[in-house]
Amino acid sequence: MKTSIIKKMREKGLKLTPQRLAIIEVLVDKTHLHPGASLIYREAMKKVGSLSLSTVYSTLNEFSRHGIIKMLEFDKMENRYEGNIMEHINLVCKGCNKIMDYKVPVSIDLKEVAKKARFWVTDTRLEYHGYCQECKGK
Amino acid sequence: MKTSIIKKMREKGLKLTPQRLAIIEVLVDKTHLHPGASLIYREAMKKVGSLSLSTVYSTLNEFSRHGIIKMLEFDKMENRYEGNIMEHINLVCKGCNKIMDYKVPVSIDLKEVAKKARFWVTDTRLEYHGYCQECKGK
DNA sequence: TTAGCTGCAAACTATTTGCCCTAAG
DNA sequence: CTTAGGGCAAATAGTTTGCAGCTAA
Repeated sequence: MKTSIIKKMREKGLKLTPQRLAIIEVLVDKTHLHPGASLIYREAMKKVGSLSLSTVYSTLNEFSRHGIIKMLEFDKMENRYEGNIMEHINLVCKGCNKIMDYKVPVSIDLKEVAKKARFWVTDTRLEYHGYCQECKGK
Repeated sequence: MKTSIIKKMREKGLKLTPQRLAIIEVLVDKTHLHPGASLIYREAMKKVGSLSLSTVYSTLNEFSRHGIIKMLEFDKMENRYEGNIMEHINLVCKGCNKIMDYKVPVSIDLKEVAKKARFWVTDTRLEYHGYCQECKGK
């Protein structure tokens, strides 16, 4: 995943700075956690030494704008990021804020949406909110 | 839609204050716009005279927590609300922030999710982001 | 009567922005 | 050498919260 991200960065003409490489490494290593900016900042800082939170934000923003990574936006909690840009549903636990991937068993034809609703889809946001096994009991 | 909301409020033991009734009326009237708190505040204020923004927020929060209405959460723009709680996809235009409903042609069995992923879904958040017809050209 | 609601103001916090400096290509 | 990117500090803005009255039921 890391190499494919770097390849995309080169393709798009984005600079490969030590800070960016550290951010990507953390995102890839912890992608199962769907880390937020603060976690990425803390972990990447350990690797690179010199890093600011605003750099983390601007980097993740830019990469997400380029479709290299995916930003999961939330209102009540910090945004989360993932390297897996394949279409899937994110299961968001209301109890512990854990996020898990769920492989989509069905898929909607986006051409249908363009035709029926006259709407051109650029990205999808599919989430199920609820409770994971650990939090269900409480 | 308005009467069914009021019915649900009674069922849940929620008080029907003039402020709440005005908020509901606006939400129902403008539900196609998927209004935000500020629009609801402005419009409801015209109806009821005495109203504060924090009342709007607490009311919409509580109703959404009870599953009476649905809150669409965003990071970059204000949250939006809708009275239509049937499962559907919201088409969110990145150009003008317009939100449209799209009837879901397929549906995922939530029991499958519970079994396969051990995750108990309480609510769904299905959005396609992109550009509406007006914004597509720009 | 009283639990729940309203309203004001202050607080919160994740994110963004402006500006100047640094370094990647 | 040129311009994108990094870092700091300050600003932003939607939302929440604490608390002192109200009022719907």
